[in-house]
Amino acid sequence: MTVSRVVNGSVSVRPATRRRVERAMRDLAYIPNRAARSLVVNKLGVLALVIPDISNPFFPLLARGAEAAARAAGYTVILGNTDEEFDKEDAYLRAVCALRVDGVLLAPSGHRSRESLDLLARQHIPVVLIDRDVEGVPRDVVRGESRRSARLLTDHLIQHGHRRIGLITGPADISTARERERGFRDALHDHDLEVPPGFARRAPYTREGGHRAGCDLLSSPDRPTAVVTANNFLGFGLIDAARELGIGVPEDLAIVTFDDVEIVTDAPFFTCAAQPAEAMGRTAVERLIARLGGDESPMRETVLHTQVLIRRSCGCDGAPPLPL
Amino acid sequence: MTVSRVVNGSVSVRPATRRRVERAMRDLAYIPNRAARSLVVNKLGVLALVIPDISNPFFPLLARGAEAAARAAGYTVILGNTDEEFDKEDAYLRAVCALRVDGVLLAPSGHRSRESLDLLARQHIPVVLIDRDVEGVPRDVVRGESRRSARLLTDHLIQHGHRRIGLITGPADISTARERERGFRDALHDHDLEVPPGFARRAPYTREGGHRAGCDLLSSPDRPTAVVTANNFLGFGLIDAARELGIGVPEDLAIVTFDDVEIVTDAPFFTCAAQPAEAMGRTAVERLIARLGGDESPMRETVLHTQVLIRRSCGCDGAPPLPL
DNA sequence: CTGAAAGCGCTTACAG
DNA sequence: CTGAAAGCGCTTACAG
Repeated sequence: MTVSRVVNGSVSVRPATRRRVERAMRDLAYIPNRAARSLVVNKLGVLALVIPDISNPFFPLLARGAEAAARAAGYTVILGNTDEEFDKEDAYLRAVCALRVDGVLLAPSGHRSRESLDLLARQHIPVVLIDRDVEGVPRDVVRGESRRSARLLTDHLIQHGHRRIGLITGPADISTARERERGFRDALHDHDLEVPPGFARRAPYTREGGHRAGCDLLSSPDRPTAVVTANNFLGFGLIDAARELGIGVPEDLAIVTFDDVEIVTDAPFFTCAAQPAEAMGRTAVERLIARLGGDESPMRETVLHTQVLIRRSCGCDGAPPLPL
Repeated sequence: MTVSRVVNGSVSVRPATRRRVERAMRDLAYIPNRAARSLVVNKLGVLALVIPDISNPFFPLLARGAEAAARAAGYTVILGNTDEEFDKEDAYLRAVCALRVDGVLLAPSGHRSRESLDLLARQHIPVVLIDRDVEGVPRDVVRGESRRSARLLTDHLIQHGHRRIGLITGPADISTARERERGFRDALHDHDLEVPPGFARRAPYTREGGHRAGCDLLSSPDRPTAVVTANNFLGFGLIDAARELGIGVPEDLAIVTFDDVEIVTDAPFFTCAAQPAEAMGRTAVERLIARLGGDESPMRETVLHTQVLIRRSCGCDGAPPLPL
């Protein structure tokens, strides 16, 4: 029909005809079928965003940024939650492949996510990694500054006079967990400090994970006087452990952590590295859309500046000394 | 092709042929195009979930429940965030209509959402309302117990001895805001208490909204000794206001609120009505899927039990008296 | 058991 | 400026 022409505003259509068509469309409440359209133009106008934990406020914030940018460019965002499980990641990715989405933003759940990248590559669907990197092939990735921030946070504890500093980081197959551990070790190394045996621990990025690791870390008589945790849930889990063991924070134990997600708290407590979640989402969408537009420049790693926020969990009180 | 037959497992295919087809599919990493399929079977396998505020942890929790139930039934969930703006709701809904999703779960942004329901009805897309109701036409809706919970929370403050009790609820065109106000008034009425002028206030469901309304409420010399807030952000905003004015919580001001979202806090503080967010998402998806399966029973309102959690913001200390 | 035809709702050249 | 034809990737009867 010539309907298509008026819908897409292409070529010229006689005003009278256009009016007739528009009237009919209105009367029928006609909305063109995008799936059918996609079959011929090979574009759906949909981007998929795959995140590992929707109950971690960091990711919804990221999603909000992504969605705003996508909407501005005329795309709709499909959100998928993997619960840090590769099988769910895989299932979701297969579904969006079947839908022929235009591109995907992926925060990989772990080392098996390399398979996800292969899957997407075989379907020729562009992907940009977000928050977490997958080593191996070069990829477009938009992430926060993990290593440097971890070093700054650890350094801040050292400035406070701490010498026995512990670490709770995430699973080894998640890049942020590795990078944050590196930053931690960088800082100790700068000051010729050692990591006593058992002081660097790994746990799932959950409150329960932080609680378990925290109990292990704190129940030794030679326990650390300060701990760096690699994400917000780990930090809260550590506090839970400290409370159970009657260890006061920050008096008896200083804590610094990652991600500022205390939107729903009466008084934010954590000294932390606040990654710009919304900007990460926005930036990643922009990268993806550039690829969709035919950008063939080399794969690009975009590292967003991460601010260190000094609050109370490190032992600072009110005005920060900010030796950073 | 006979490929379709092996993909869909229909009719019998000679094992040898089946094997050949499967082999070819594997070699080509073939994934059938669902959009094309949907054109003929009139099913996409996608459900849309439209929420008003992704940065409010209540909704991601709800989304997680919805997604789990949808996945179990073989559906993929598309998530859309409206920021409480009808225009974004409308844009998103039009996009999912164009995609021909099978059904939608909608937490309406306000009174204009009636137009959304009309839109969906004209496209013959089943919808179930979630968390918030839209009065007028009967609808499938899955929501929490607002009125009764608000009454219980208010009653609890009265048990504490409070007589001058204020309210900060949400916008009048959101059903939860109205219902919570009703519950609040129910409780006062039960005890022959009055609502002094200016004691019942409305504000957007944001921390800033709670802050503003809180300042208004607390700056009078005759200020309330206790306040009920209708959502978590309002509660935190009120605390912000109290802190600025040097009013101690709960010593000088008791607060009770809605939604238990303090996953990321060192020590949950709010006495609150904890709506079962995940169960709401799950239940709503089940309702929607029943409709998709041809369920033509009368429209149904499902009200999920909401638990009142006694904590510290009301003035209780440790073990709750629980006169509820 | 398996192939050829028709059609789902669109768009893209191609004629008129 | 506008209609008729062909085709996007699938599935559904219909023949063989």
